Formats: sequence, C-alpha cells, structure tokens
Amino acid sequence: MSLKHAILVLLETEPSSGYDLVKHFKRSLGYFWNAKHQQVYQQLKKLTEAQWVTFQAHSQSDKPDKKIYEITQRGKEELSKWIKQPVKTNRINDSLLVKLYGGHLAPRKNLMQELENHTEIHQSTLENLERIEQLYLSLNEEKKAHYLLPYMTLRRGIIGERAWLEWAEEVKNTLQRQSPDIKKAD
Amino acid sequence: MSLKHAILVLLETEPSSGYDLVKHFKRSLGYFWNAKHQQVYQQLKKLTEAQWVTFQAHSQSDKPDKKIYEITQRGKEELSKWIKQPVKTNRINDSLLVKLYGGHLAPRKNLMQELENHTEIHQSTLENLERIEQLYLSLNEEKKAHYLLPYMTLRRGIIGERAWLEWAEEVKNTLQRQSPDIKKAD
DNA sequence: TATTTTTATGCAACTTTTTGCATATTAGAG
DNA sequence: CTCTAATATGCAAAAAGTTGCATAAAAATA
Repeated sequence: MSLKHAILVLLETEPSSGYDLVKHFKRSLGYFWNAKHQQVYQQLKKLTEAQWVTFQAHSQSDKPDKKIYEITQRGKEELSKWIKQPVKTNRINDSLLVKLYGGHLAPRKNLMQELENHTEIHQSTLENLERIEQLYLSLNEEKKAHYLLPYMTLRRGIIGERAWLEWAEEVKNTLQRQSPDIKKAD
Repeated sequence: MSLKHAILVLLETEPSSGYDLVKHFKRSLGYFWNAKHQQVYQQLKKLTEAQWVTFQAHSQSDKPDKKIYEITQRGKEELSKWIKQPVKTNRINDSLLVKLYGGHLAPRKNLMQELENHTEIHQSTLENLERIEQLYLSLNEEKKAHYLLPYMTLRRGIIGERAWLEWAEEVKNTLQRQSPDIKKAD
C-alpha cells in the first residue's frame, strides 16, 4: 500500500540503493514501517516501471555493484498527491495479545516467559530510541528545526515503548499475584 | 499467519458463525487483531479443509441461514501447540508516521488537520475501552478472575491509546509553536 | 587460514490481505 | 413508501508480503 510511498519519502530526501533503503527500514523508519529486502527490491522494480523512480548503475571495484535510485518528477507529483490525502488508521495485528487472550490454554510459566522475552526486546528498542533522541537534542537550533518532523516520529516510538513496558509490568505483577489457574470463559 | 489462530481462540471459547466472528473482530479482539469479513470466510473455508473446525448449517426463517463453526479435536491440538510456541514481535506499519516523517511536503495545516482527525478516532476508541473496563470492574471476584486475561489485553488498549493521545498533544503543541516551514533533510 | 559478517541484488513460489462485486431478507428510520 | 442498516455469506482478481533459494566479493573475526 504505502511501502511505495515510504520508499518515495526516503528517496525524496536522498538518492539511495535498495540496500541503503533496507538499512533505513531497519533503523530510523523501521520503528513504524517494516519491509524485508525482497519487498524493497520488488517495489523498486515496480516503481521503476511506473517511472516514479529511475536508477543508475554504479560499478564499484571493492564492493558489489549497486543501483542508485532517485525519485523522478512524476514520483514527486505522486508523493505530494499522496501526502495531502488522509491516511487510514493503521491496522494492528498483535499475536502476543491473541496469545494472552487465549492464555488459559498455555502454562502460566510459558506466558510469563513470553512476556519477559518481549520485555527485553522492547527495553532494548527503547534504549536505542533514547540514544537517538540524545543525539537529536545535542544539535544546534537550526538542525533541530530541520529534523523536527522525523524527531516527532521518534517521540512516538519512545512514548509507545514506554507505554508497552508499563503495561507489561502491570500484567506480570497481576499474573504473579493471581497464582491459581484461570478457567476459560464460556 | 495467526488469523487462523485468532479464529481458533474465539471458537475455542464459543461456537460461532462467520458473521459472529467478524463482529468479535470489530469489537473485543478488534483492538489488536483486524480482519475483514472476506478474510474470515476465506480462512474458515481453509480451516474446514484442514479439519481444524467443522460447521453445521442452521436455517433461520426470519434471518439468512448461517453456518455455526466449532473447533475440532485436531483444531484444539493445533491451537495448544501454537500457543506454547513463542510469537514474533508484531510488525508495525503506520502510514500516519510515514506521512509525518515526510511532512515537509505537505501544507502544515494539512498535517494539523490529519492529527486532529486521528485524535478524534483514538479518543473515541479510548472511551469505548474505558466503558468496557468499567463493566469488567463491576463484576464479582470470581468473574473478574475468569476474564482476567482478556482484561489484560483490554489494559493494553487503554494504556496504548492514552500514550497515543499524549504523543499527539505533544506534536500538535510543537507544530503550533514552530510556525515557520521546515526544510527537508538532506 | 578458515569462518562469519557485511555489502549488494534478485527470482520463484506461496500465503495473506485487499478490493470489488454479488445476493437476499428483515427491521427500522424518515 | 422508500431508503438505509443489519444480518449472513461468498467468488474472483489483484496487490502485498513471506519464505526459500541463489550468487558473489570483500572485510572482519577467530
């Protein structure tokens, strides 16, 4: 849907190779948009066919050859059209919550372990985001203004992760207090 | 992936028609698992073929006929196997954040309006969840214990929505203070 | 020196999700 | 009396996303 547009947003900032884009999806953008490398390459192919982007092959002697993609005029028009239109609220599909909802079918220990594992992941994501925030906050006023909007998305990450961890603590405490098994709903 | 399992979790609690399941996905489960009606019917077909569920046709005189699905022994085994395995962290694909990230391409007013619209949606979702929480809290101790795990997923919704709204306020305040246009990153 | 990681791209097959269409009845609102 | 909403299910096609495989060279680690 808007993986196309996410790619265009990145290319509008800076011409990049597919590999660069994948790295971006793993880092900055990755908190709110996920894409695997195959998907990025597939979409770049389609975007090229639609003439929203073009590329130039760069042969490198020390590393494998790469294709540097850049956004075209047509791509810019499409992006600017997209960005002015209302976006849909995003769909949430969270398996962990499905598992918890049906948690009476799993050993209590298993649930606790699962929560612990996810807590570690969220904890380290949060630390990462906070590290990036510190970098942002140390910039001069001009640069801070420059990166304000990406910073706002970073804030979403930080606030979201803190909320997640707060919730997980609540659940772990509740489950620990509630030792007897809970029967399933009928 | 686990739409199949989400359906099984619901059917394990109570035999239901496809239509009932869709309603469930719009209400209780809907906060953390979304599925359109076509998808539910498609998956029910596949689940039937895999013999994880069976159904009985019920002809109704006043309303259209319906098929009541229930989980089979095989389905229960599969579900219990799935629920003991670790789940992946869920992927987040949030177009609103992509739009904000590339927000220098949109009129500032447009961004503010978009944030307002989403705020209204999240606000009413939160109110809804809080209403359900009140119902839960008014139950007797036995029933509260009974519905503890689904309640934990409700808490995720409440904490998550509050965090979203908190973030949106922060962004709206920041954007209002920051009146001059922000140039794109390079 | 051997192994692993990083850089760099892609095809093919499959599964999942979305979009658009289609049908049919009853209840309620205007 | 007409239109809309709710009940109830589904097909077909397209788009999006996942999984598995494949190649190839340099750089870093053991």
